Amino acid sequence: MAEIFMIGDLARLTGTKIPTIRYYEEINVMPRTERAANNRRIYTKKHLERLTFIRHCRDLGFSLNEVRALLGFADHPAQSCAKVDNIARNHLQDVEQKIAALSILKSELDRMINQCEGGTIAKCRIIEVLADHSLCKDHGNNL
Amino acid sequence: MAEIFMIGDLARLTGTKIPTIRYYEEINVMPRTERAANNRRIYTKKHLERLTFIRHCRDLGFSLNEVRALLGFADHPAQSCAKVDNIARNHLQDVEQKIAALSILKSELDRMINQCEGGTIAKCRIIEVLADHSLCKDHGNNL
DNA sequence: CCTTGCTCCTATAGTTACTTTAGCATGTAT
DNA sequence: ATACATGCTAAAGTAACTATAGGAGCAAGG
Repeated sequence: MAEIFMIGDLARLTGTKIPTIRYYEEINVMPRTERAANNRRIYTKKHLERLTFIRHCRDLGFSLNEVRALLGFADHPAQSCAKVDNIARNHLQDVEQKIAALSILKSELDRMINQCEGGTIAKCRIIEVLADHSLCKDHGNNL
Repeated sequence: MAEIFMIGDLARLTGTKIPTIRYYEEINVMPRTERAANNRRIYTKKHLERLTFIRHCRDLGFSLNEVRALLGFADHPAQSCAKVDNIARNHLQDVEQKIAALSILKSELDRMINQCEGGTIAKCRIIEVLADHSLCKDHGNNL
């Protein structure tokens, strides 16, 4: 087999733009590869898998630094799982907060659209909702 | 009353860094304010509300351009609803998409975390899950 | 044989939404 | 009087790309 891929193949197969792949190489998230006689990058299935991993992490909202950490864990499987778990848990909390806030916003938007029938937006609740800091994290505000 | 705030007060009350507030002024998302004799910015409750609004929008994942649009609603409350109904609907769609994406993300994170039960990374399913491209969007991969 | 078109290359600049740093002025407390 | 906190401006740095400029290699069509 020893299937090989050009950069365009990887781009297509992972839904990544070509300059992004080159960028990942530059910042050492993807390794430097062998080059063909014409100087083009040559990739293997290993590279395809690594890029898939990276993109999946990015889609899930992990930062490239977190991805670097996760890639490091993957390379040293004897380590404790706790760190990986921690990254994931922190991230989950963040996501849950955002879902909760967006759900409230959605119902307000729904209501606003239904209420706004020929009037002015002076009575629209959206501005109020978005300005309502009871939905926000507490910043120690004790006015 | 006529409560006034210095930039540091606004920062504390909204959880925004001071340079960020000045940045918002520079890009005209926050207005230029009056200055005290010593050249310091003077804010009122109006400004506090506007900044709270902006930060809430940002927390919810709206871009600054979208925030500008939403502020447009707030700044012209006498406008006809018909003129902005479309924008509102787009925002709703946007919010619905974000909720959907985040919900998928949440269930994946849940699953990842539940499959990790201490021990070493060798058995940690988080890494496996992240590498599993069957969970990814299809990019037309027909290998 | 030459041109068109596709994919690739490097290098550089632009984007968004901030954050950090440098250097200095002013206001408050001891 | 002297720390120390708070504010000012201007400029550079950060993350994670995205876009643009300019050029090379190679296959197929006229």
